[in-house]
Amino acid sequence: MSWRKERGRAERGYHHGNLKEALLQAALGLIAEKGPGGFTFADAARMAGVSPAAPYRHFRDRDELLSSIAQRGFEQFEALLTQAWDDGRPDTVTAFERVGKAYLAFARNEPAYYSAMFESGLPVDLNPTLLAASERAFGIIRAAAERLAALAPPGVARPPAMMMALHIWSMSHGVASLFGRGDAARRKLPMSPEDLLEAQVLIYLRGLGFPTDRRPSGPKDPAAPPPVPPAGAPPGAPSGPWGTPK
Amino acid sequence: MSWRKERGRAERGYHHGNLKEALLQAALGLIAEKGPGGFTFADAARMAGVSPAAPYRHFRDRDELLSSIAQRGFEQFEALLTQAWDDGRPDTVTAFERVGKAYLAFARNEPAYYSAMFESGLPVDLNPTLLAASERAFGIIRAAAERLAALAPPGVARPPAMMMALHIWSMSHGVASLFGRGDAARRKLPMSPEDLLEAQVLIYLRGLGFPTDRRPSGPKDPAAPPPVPPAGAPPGAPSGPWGTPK
DNA sequence: CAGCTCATGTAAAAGCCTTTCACATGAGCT
DNA sequence: AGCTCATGTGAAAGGCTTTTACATGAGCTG
Repeated sequence: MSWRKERGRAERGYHHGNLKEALLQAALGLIAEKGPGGFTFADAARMAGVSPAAPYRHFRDRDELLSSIAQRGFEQFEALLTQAWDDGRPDTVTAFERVGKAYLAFARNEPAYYSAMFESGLPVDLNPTLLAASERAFGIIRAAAERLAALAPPGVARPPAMMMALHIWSMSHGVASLFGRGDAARRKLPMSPEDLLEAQVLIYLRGLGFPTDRRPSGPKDPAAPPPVPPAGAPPGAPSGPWGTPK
Repeated sequence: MSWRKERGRAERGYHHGNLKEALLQAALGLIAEKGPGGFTFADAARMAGVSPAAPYRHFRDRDELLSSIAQRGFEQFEALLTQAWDDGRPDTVTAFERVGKAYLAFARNEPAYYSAMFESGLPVDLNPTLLAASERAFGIIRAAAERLAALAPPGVARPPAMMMALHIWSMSHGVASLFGRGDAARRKLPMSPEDLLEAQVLIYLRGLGFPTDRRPSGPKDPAAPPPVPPAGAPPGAPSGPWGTPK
């Protein structure tokens, strides 16, 4: 019984009572501090106060535990994005940018989930449940892109909504992966990841013909957005979210 | 000696002759097929035909071998990007897009290097040599962005070159990470990663005021690029690299 | 060419992890 | 009270990592 930690008062008997959940939590903690590769099944068991063989009653193997975590991650991710999108309120562009920020916030606040989802090397495509969860999350981004596309200034060349969604996903994921976490593993940045992503998305949207002068917070998109100013001569001289152009 | 594979003719004696290199190659192969987490020090030794302890004469530990691979990866990456950039010939935008393609090509053709560099969880920031190599590679992108920035239509709000470089890096990395490899671990895409990235970069550049109608391959940027057409009404009606807008 | 020395390998062992299997417990039902 | 099945335990097999003492032989020295 050497593996059994001295547990406070709540002495539990032979049965743990909620081992599966305890293992998930333990794993989450371990992944957060040592990465998806660093976490060990045995460690999680130890942390939950059970023998190294106990986890096998709840997960086929180490990978299945990892998958479960990724699964949960995608679910929470979807919930977060849904909330951020808020069905496009108060206006599509604002909501859209909020989604980008939510993406980064998730990567930063839930590094364990994030790495299980995107950096654990799990074969997402081979796990139907996981794949479905992943696609539901992406679905939010896609829905947002759909709305954005419908709103895009007519007459301007633009990609299908699906492609826009993939673009946004790539940008968010790229920023999050490269600079998004406090890890020592990540690179230093002369600005916040949020600012980096926001500027990027704004430029991208402008490339699609959207007006991107800092909107004065008043709702203004519902029906027809104001005509697009020529890209070469924006109304307010040099300005934008990135300070003065050097 | 059970670990010693039946070696063809070239019977080698007690000393291997080039173990360090052999280990790097072996590891590269293993990483390519099983990911950076799947590779084991012992496997590499076995593959090189030496005892499990032999590698320790050349690498402090497993991580150092991984770092060496990442290091080499960054060097090859830098070389590839340099070549793709070709000092901005024949024109800045064309060369710029070539760099993006080279990024994807590297991720696809050298998945082992790529994952060692970006997905192995190595603390890049804590390894000066590695960090330097990484920054030299990024330096190419930054130099390209620098040139692009100098070329951007004046009068339009635009970010500092450094930020543009980070944007480009993020886009490339995002696309490469999410869709760039044939792995079962990656997602399916309704188009090629190259097309996805190219469209994305073009939209981004248009957002910066660059003309992005498919240039007819003739060099045309050296001094002053043609005036930017209004974003809302491009010269050639709806068109672009992404097919017909639905 | 004998002799030395040091880089490079080997063997063996400790310690940790994963996974399996037979067996123990006890929660819930009859 | 007695059964049964889910949930844990122990023990053991098989790998991997890393360390340590020892073996080899390549290359230099005289």
